[in-house]
Amino acid sequence: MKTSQLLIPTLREDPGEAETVSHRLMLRAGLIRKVAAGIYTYLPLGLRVIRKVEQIVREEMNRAGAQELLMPVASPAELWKETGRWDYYGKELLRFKDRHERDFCLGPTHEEVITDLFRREVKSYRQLPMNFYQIQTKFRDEIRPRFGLMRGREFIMKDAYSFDCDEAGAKVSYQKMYDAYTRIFTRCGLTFRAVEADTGLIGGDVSHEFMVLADTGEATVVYADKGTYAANLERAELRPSSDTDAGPLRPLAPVATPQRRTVEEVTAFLKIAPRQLVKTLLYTADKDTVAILLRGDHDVNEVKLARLLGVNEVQLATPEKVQELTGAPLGFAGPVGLKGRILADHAVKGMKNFVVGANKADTHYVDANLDRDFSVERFADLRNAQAGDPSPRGDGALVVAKGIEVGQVFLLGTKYSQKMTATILDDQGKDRLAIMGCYGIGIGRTAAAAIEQNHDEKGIIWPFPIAPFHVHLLPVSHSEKTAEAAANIYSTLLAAGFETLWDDRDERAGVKFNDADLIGAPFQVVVGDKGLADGVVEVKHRKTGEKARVRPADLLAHLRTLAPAG
RNA sequence: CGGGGCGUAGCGCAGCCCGGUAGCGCGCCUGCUUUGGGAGCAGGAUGUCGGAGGUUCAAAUCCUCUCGCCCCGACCA
Repeated sequence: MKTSQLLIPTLREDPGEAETVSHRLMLRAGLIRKVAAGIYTYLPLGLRVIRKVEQIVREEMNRAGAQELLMPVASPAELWKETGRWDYYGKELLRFKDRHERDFCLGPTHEEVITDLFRREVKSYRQLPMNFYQIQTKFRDEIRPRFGLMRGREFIMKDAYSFDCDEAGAKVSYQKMYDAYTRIFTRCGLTFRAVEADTGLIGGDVSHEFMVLADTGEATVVYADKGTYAANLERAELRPSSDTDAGPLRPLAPVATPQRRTVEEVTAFLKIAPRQLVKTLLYTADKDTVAILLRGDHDVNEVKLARLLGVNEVQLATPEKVQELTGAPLGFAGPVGLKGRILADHAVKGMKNFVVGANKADTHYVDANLDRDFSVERFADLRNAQAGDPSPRGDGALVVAKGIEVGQVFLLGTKYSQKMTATILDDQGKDRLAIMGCYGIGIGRTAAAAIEQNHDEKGIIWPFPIAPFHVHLLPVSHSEKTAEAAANIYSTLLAAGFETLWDDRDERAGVKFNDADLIGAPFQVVVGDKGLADGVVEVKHRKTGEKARVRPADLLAHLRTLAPAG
């Protein structure tokens, strides 16, 4: 392609609206333009990247035995009411009425639509397993869209749905997708990890998220430094520790802590370490309030707490509620003399002579002790993992990292097939609920994640398989000789299968070099009178910055040594 | 939804506090010169100052309402 035939509106300056690297570079390199919050147009260059990612996904899904179809963007409320998600999904589901006043929504995901198709069309276990996928635009009316394609409201997603007649088959289907995802993100040139994950609104039993490791990621993951355990922070399990503080129990004593409310303030004032304090958090779950005890340097994990209590969500009690229950303002709650349920994190169990709030303004207790001064209903895993915590699988210590979630796989079980009565006949001629799995990949997010992981101060450094062009051809002199050489090289590259962007603009060399670095094709081929006088052109490897002078006749061979196979 | 901020030329911004009829850089157009890391000179075009209402002789500037966008939080793939 010639540059003059494509709209590639590169920006010299950073757009004010963009914060993250990928968002900034996608705008500057002319890949996308915003239409409304979280809604973008893919410009020619951006679309080429999207198509590359889609093609890799398509090939690997097909290889894994999935079949492609395409479902509608709009779906009728009836299907969503069958599963109850018309009510549960909340405002993220964009709803509207058609001219007959019938309720519709824009699909944020397609379990309902595919399950409806399946129950109508598939009758026998002999037809299973089946796995349907599509690559389609989704709409989720995000509370806060941000970071360009990273979290849009409208976004392109590959979603797949597997149907099996038994658990064992469903696990095989799940594993196939897990393996396909591993191949996909590897082919895209990404550094990623699959982590155990919570299932959230989609529901189900088992789930893994595929996380591209990047500091700008919105998700926090932990993984074992000497093994394979890896999990989303909200999911990461922690085993009870056998650590026990040494020494005799000292008598409980109140101490004045004027205006010291937070762990930092209290421990600094008493000149102790945060791990010698037990903090008391009051949570409301449905109508009940429970007190949660945690070691001072630990953070509560609300997902674990909600699961333990068997509720959908928990909320920190309001300051008024805290006052009512403890008789003290916020910051002085403690377990001694506190009425109601008291749950504690495992880490509290081995502690001795610790500091707690006294349920009295400006007062704490020192040398509080379990059982002697108060009792705990139950010890459980209630906190977030921290760097250095032992892995629950015993394979070393946990490392904490930031990640971008580019894909997630779920073993759904019968959640949807039950609600929508999607049954098949088994080999006994009996009706059985289909066992389902669902599998998503954010296409645009994957492209954005690739930029987060592959860039420098000059611009994008595309991994070869998803680059919009393989070679950026840059004629830098205005002579006939250079023009002719560039034209020859262009047709040679094309014939050899190198997708080439030919910068035929009447621009100065510096402008072309800078745009080429910004756009980030893996290779730049510079043609100019200077080199041609010596019978050579220059090849610059964008990633390493290495430049080589090669004869035009040797150009293809040279590029082939640098380009990855395939 | 809570907190903070911003809407002025295609992009990045100044002007606003202290009202007097809009400016800078880049980009864009024309010409000449230049031409291997974002050229120089000369000339030129471009604005409902987000929108509506109000105050005033006079509003980008002050007041009210409204819309959009960005950031932090809660929420979520």
